[in-house]
Amino acid sequence: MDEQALTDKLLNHAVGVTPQRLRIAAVMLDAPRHLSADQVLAKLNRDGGGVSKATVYNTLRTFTEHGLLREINVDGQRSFYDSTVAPHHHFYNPETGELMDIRADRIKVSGLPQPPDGTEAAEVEVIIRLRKRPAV
Amino acid sequence: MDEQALTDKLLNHAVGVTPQRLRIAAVMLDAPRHLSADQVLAKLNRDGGGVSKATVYNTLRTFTEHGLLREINVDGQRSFYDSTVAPHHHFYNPETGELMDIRADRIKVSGLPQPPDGTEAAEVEVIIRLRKRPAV
DNA sequence: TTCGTTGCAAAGGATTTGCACTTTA
DNA sequence: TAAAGTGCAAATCCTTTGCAACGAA
Repeated sequence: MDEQALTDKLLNHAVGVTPQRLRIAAVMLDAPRHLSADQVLAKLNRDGGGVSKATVYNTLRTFTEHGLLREINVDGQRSFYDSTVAPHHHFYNPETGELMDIRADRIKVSGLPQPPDGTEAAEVEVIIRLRKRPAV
Repeated sequence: MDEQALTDKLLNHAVGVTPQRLRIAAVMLDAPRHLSADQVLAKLNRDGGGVSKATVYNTLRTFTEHGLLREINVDGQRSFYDSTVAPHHHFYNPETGELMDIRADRIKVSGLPQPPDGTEAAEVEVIIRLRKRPAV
């Protein structure tokens, strides 16, 4: 995705465009990604710095609030940000910390009970925790 | 559950029995509960103190490691501990922070893709996020 | 006495916030 | 130039750890 496309994407989501946001967008929004704030910061620093930690955190939050990213919590330690915002599910490997997408149409969840009074289901999230397969 | 039953439960899980652990067990293990460490601490303090913050955290972790509790992460802020350790799923209300159990046999998840090489599915976790139902 | 537990306070990591400065519109 | 965004450091929140005192076997 070139700079113009990223710029358009930000503008379409009512997010102001700045050089820092474009750099973060280039890391997060040009392909399916699952990164923590720290990983984004590390990647930017590796490629020449220029974005502060606070700005990375604030920008990821801003992107999330505007529907450009999705926040995922799997381990209570840190949040991951997922560039795929359409509904889908995840494999999670606790040993490597890796998250993998599972397309929503692969998995069928049936038998959902009635949500409690006054509420409705907003989102169904399926996380499949992996473990090493024992040698056969 | 009386003190003797709680004592037995701890011993059955190879957890040493102390007055503090019994108090925490009385809060967490006598019925289905979903509480954060902070909520447990608050409840104990309200009922007369006597357990320190570190001990609450350490004890909840110990209980979890010994299979008396299950840790759940829904919001990246804090961990909840669930006294129901058998597999099951959850409704989560982000507005109230409330978690509700859904019995495992109510929900069927089908179409699970093949786990990545060298791994197998250890656990399938379904979280249904709720939102206020708009007035009709 | 010995080992496991406790409690306090300090340390730790992730994230946010205060505030002056800079950039964008 | 007003409004939005940035960066640094300090602050905050949740959780863990170090270590001396304690308690049960």
